[in-house]
Amino acid sequence: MVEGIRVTGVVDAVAEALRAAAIGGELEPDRPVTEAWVAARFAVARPSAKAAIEKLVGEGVLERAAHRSARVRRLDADAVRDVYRTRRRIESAAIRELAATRSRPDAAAEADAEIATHLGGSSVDIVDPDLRFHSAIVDALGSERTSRAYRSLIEEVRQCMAQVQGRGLISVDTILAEHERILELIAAGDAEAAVAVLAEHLGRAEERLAAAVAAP
Amino acid sequence: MVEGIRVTGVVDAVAEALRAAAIGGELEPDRPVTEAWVAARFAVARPSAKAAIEKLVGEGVLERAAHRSARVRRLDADAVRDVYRTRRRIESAAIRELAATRSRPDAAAEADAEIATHLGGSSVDIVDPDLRFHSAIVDALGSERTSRAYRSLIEEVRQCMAQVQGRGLISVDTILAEHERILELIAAGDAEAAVAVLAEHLGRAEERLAAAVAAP
DNA sequence: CCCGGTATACTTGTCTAACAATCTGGAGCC
DNA sequence: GGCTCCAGATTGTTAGACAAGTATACCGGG
Repeated sequence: MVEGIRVTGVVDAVAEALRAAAIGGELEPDRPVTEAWVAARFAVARPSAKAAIEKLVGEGVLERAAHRSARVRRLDADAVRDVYRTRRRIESAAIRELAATRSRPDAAAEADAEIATHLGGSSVDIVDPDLRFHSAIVDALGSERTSRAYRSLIEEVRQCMAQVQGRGLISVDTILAEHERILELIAAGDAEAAVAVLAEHLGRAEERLAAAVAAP
Repeated sequence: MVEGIRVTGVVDAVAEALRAAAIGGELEPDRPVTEAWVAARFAVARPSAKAAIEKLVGEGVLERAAHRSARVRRLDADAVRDVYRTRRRIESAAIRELAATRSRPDAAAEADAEIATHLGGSSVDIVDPDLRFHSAIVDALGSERTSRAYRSLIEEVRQCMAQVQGRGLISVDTILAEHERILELIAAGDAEAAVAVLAEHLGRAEERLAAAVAAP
């Protein structure tokens, strides 16, 4: 292999690079990603390329049928809705538990602070801190399995964002205001109100993203 | 390969057989599962055995460090608690949504009917229908991602059951009564009461299993 | 002109063989 | 007794090969 540092192994490195390429939008959803192409692209043997591809298929980043080339999975409107409904389920549960102990997740507040620095800028720049805010709420539970389940959803959202390339985003002001309201309600111990704000927050994002994905 | 029918491919078949062996308790958690052993056991080449092992590592059934043999993952009390807390989060969300539309999941009722046929028998026999009851509630949402997240938890529970070999189970009567109460409350639209029963139901199972896992 | 069947090229699935890298465990030495 | 080092075992990676399956292009018939 010629590029990338070898941290754990060739397969993992290639898988990581491929994932970044898929999420970054460098791999269009419809072009086939053959084992030979991956092997040549990263200068590894075909079995290694195969293993990396299969790892990403297992994670849901790529998809492939038997004897067919892998592709970056294209997310349709139904998939977006499913992702967001599942997000809402997990985040609502997290908010309820956090509100019960009135524990304000610090990492979420920090992500909000970063969003605030982009108040005048483009919505694209806050995709990352926004996802970090939501992840921070879930991670505050300290549950390995809950966090893992949520992380895979976030990865899908990120991939989806790359697919629509910034179309259908919400204004930075609205996002920030709702985030802070959620944190306030958690600190106040008002779980139901916080969940209601979250439902609206995610619901609007869901609608926008679903529409953007459905558009040409 | 010499045994097993070839449905999709050698790797998947081996992975499936290995998973069954792990869940069924035929593979003790501490004995190393080497690639060579798997290859010999199922009469496949070592790369195929390797791929099957890595697939299960990705699913969390096996674990392995770099250059070390894989092992069946041993679940400790903390893992059991994490699994059950995550279960409660997902199931609670499912129950709330089902209660909102007062839709009684038929598949769950069917699983309960099967539990009822074992009223006098051993608690071990109802592990499967019990897990099916809970899965049916989640599956009733019709959400691919929520179901997938929940299924991986159920697999861990199943593996854990094999590990403790029937110790620490709850009486069949209690389980059945609570299941039916949950279904009633869902049908009545009383989400909070249903969630409360579920929390107690899962909480008790969590305590029992955690204790059984911690015991020698 | 369109339709269907065949042939070909491409891709994946699997295996054999080999070597490098790394870890484990014990023998030997201080 | 503790430490070092070596040999065996295991995994990591590669190369090459062949089989099997799929898609596509092509060609003949209707």
